[in-house]
Amino acid sequence: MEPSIADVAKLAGVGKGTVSRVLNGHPGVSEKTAARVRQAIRQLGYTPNVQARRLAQKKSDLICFVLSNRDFLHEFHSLVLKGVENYCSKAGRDLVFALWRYPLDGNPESVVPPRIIANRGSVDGVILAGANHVECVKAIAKLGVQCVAFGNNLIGCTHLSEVDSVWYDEQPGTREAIRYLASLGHRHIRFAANISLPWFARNYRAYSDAMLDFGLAPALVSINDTCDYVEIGERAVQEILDLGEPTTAIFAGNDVVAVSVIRALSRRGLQVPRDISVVGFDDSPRCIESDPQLTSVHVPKETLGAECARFLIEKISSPDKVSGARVVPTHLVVRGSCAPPRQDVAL
Amino acid sequence: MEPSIADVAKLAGVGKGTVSRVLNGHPGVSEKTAARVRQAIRQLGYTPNVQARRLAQKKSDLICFVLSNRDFLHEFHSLVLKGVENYCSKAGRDLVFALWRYPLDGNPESVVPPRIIANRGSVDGVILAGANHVECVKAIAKLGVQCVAFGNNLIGCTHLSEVDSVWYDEQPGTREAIRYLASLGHRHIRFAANISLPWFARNYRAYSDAMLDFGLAPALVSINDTCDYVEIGERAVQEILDLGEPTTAIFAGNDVVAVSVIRALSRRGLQVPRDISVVGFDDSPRCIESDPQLTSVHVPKETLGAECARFLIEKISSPDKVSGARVVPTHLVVRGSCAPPRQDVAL
DNA sequence: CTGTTAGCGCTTTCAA
DNA sequence: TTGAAAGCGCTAACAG
Repeated sequence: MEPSIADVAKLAGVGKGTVSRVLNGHPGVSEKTAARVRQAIRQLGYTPNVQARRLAQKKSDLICFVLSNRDFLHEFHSLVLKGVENYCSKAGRDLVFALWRYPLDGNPESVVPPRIIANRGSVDGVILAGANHVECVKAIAKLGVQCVAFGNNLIGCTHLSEVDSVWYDEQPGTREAIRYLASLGHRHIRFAANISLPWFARNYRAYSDAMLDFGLAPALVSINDTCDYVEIGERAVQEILDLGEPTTAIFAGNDVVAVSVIRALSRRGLQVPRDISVVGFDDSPRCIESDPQLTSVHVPKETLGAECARFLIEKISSPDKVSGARVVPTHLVVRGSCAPPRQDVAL
Repeated sequence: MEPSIADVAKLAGVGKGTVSRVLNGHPGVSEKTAARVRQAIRQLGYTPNVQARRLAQKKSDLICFVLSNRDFLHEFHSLVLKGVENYCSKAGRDLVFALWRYPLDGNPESVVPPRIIANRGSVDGVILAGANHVECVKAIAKLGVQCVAFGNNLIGCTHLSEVDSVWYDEQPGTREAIRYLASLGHRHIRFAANISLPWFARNYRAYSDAMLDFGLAPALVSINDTCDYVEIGERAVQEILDLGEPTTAIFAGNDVVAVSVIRALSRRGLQVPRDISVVGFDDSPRCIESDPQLTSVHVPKETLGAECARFLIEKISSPDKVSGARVVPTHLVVRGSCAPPRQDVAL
């Protein structure tokens, strides 16, 4: 039988309360008794029962990471999760992991939250990652569960602080990318993605703003009828070549699209960066696995996760005190996929 | 204030015990009272308090997925995790996620288990994924925590059932791969990996057995001084070309190595599968992103996860009744990276 | 500074 | 079939 706090108290010749106090580092215990208690704890190999403590304190010290509407944890969210785990474990919280799947276009009213969230007191708070509809986030919050969402993959969100959320800011990195391409001599930089997806739409806006600032004309190719990033890349290349308009650089919506673009180009005999430059977005691990290595806008994924955790823990300890959106910057990582435009080739 | 079971009991005009009985579907409650209780539950919007139940039942219904000694959740383990999550959520268990890092070569005695495991009663059982030393798995088990390990990444394991574990069997898929290459006309198939890593060593053994069965001579190139799969692929190609021995097909230890091999070959002007065939291992998502698409031995990652969860849950409900190793088969998935060997090129 | 005691909300005998 | 009551192991308020 596991020893309980009563056994420790008896052995140390003190009351349960005192044991509890030294266990939790509460003040007001003489060093002498504390030492005696610690000795007893060691002697019995005692470990507190987590469930009992949770019941008494009415809190679980558990944080739930929910991945919504994704088939599995891709690299991006794996790294976000890592950031969350890191922060939580330092903060003495454990992490529960759950998948959630619901129709993103359907009626948010009819969406049922995962059991872990619906169960009262099961977790202290929730981090909503993956793709979520903003109304569903609100629904969770209304359930009385503290919650923070990963902002950039939110659907139907009109402004940053519509729900408590953590975002990456695509602007600085995108701007750097355009500045870099422009400095290389590029004037025909085309954005390729599917801008019906909000995150790509925001990237496009950042791209477009930066282009205008540098006196360049934004140009877009958007493949709107698929969410398969590989396909987006392939078809974008197809369209760009069919277009016949000059394009010396392609700014892809993310790295998967970028890698797919590079492959599609190479299948058509176009070499990156000699014939055309490519920059990606996310700075995922595949950037260094691709050939040439991909220049990409770095998204601080672990930081994003850590910020979600920090924000949530703040909300848990002081609800109503903190709210809104938190934003972390992006920046460009230069590798080998860009070069000055070729003068002799009319693409 | 949240309604408690007492509120429900009072409203329904019954005892707490009765409410508990209907809540848990226990027999021996008349349909009439049960209906009354359910009505009261609905009326109050009552949800049971998980922590209280856990304390009373002395179980947590929580399963912990521990990822050991990995920098983050790569695709492979993401899919294993997905399998675990799926099975657990169907079994009514929640999943806690933890990272664990310890020196794999050091003294297992000095390794401290993650807090979540050390805390008594915090979770009902543990799935140890990632790379673990078999002694550390034993140490966890000795702690009195039910635990199942992912077998293939175990270090220092002398036989399958040394600890309770779930494995994929590299034999059938590997055999299929060799048979397939042989049927294409290949006789010089070389295995490339780092066989100082146990999983690659097992792959090599399966490869070697299959080669012998088909009357072919096993040939190996092993890069033993790095665990960086990309580097292994690159240097393996280098060595193979330096070797000057005939090689018409390369069987890579895993897909990352295979993709790296393909790239290294192409940088040297060798085209896959025209000049040389390549097969990978794992059948990861990148197989269809690579060009050509990679023929690979499929490892059923989600099944692996589900089996771990099933095994663990069995162990939890009947400890000492079940033990040993469980093995799931692999099979070959043919894509575009193999072709008959070129007769005219001496590689 | 420290012991005692009353919960936390649920499950589970034990009688009835 | 059901109610009452005794825990589960811990925290926290209250006396002393």
